[in-house]
Amino acid sequence: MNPEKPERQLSPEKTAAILAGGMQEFLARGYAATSMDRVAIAAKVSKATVYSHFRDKESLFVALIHQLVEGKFRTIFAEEEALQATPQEFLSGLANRVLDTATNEPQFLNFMRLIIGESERFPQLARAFVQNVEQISFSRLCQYFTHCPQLKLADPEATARIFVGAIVHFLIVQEMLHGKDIVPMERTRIITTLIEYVTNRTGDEQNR
Amino acid sequence: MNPEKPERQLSPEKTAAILAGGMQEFLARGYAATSMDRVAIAAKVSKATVYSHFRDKESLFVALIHQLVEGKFRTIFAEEEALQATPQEFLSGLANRVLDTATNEPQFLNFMRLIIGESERFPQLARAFVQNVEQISFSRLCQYFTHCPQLKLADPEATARIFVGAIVHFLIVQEMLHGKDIVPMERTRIITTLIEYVTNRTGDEQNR
DNA sequence: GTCTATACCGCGATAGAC
DNA sequence: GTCTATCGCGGTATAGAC
Repeated sequence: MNPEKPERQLSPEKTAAILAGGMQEFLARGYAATSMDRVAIAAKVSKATVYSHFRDKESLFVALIHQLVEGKFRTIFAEEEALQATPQEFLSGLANRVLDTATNEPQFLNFMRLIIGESERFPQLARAFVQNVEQISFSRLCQYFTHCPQLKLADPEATARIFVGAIVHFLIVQEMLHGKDIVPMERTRIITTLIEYVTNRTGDEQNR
Repeated sequence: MNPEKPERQLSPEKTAAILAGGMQEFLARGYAATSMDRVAIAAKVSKATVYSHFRDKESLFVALIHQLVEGKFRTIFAEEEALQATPQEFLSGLANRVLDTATNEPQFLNFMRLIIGESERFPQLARAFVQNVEQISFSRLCQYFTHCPQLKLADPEATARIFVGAIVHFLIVQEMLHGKDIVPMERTRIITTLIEYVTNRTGDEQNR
């Protein structure tokens, strides 16, 4: 449970290799089903080397998830957007990019599966995810809602949550839970409907 | 992987006890970390009895999740609502009941953690969840949107998804991922804002 | 049908050579 | 520092008594 580092003076490239091997294995198999033997093989080092760089399996896992949460997947929901665009363009661009990235980055869905699946046994990792992914999405979108002159929202913060929540839940049901064939739905309909509610216009009005 | 039943002629009460013990263990520890020894102890039978009722660990797990998906948690998002109410009352009642049930039923969050966490390794269980929980929520809410005379929604199906998605995502972030203290938010704000978008009114207009 | 006892394997973690 | 070899435990699954 301790994310402290009792190591160093050890070759950093081995550390990186172990983290990379751990990422491959943990994301593919989950925490409990991953063995340190396979991590060592994937990292192309011996098991003893793994244990000289990380105190135990839990410590490696925590270090790895922190690295992913604070680096690789930190801004997946919050890259910079072209601000000189209509709200319709800005919001649909944002939603589409989020859905594309999450779908195309093959490890991202497994990453979310792991965070959610282990959120009871590793609550500190879940909280790190909330801070680095969810909170950043909320606040960036909320900033846009607050400062965009065309929009006068009664509760920009709640609206940002609804927007992100609808997109993320769509991603969870369609892709993560393999619901595409059971409850099919064009992403465009979700996005368009969301934008209509936020801009308080109907699709017809937009086309006039 | 085969959900067929190679058993029966076995005491049904032992089967029920094993399923109950399995539920306790799998929901608390996840699939891989659960041992058949502990399942047997929790069910108060011997390990051999477990294996005479279920072919192997995977088969027990699949049977258990199917039981939960089709029974216990099937209607958590879709109990009957008082139809003789204003849309505001109906929708806020629905959202509050969903959030209350999911929060108070202590096993429900772990159930969702398990479904999502194992959705890559057990895709058929994820699909059963989509069919029995998500789809039912969508279609009930969509029916209401379509038939409620006060509401004229451009896309009731997409609106139902947004409504459910915003509520479920709120539940995931605040409760499942322990985000309550990091990104605090009153549920009322989410619900009120959602209702305003759906009924196309501001909070002020409602109070006039 | 259900039990006790056990086979057999892979796990996390470490000792000791180099 | 990194390796090979190994320990001891706990895992899934089964054989055989009753």
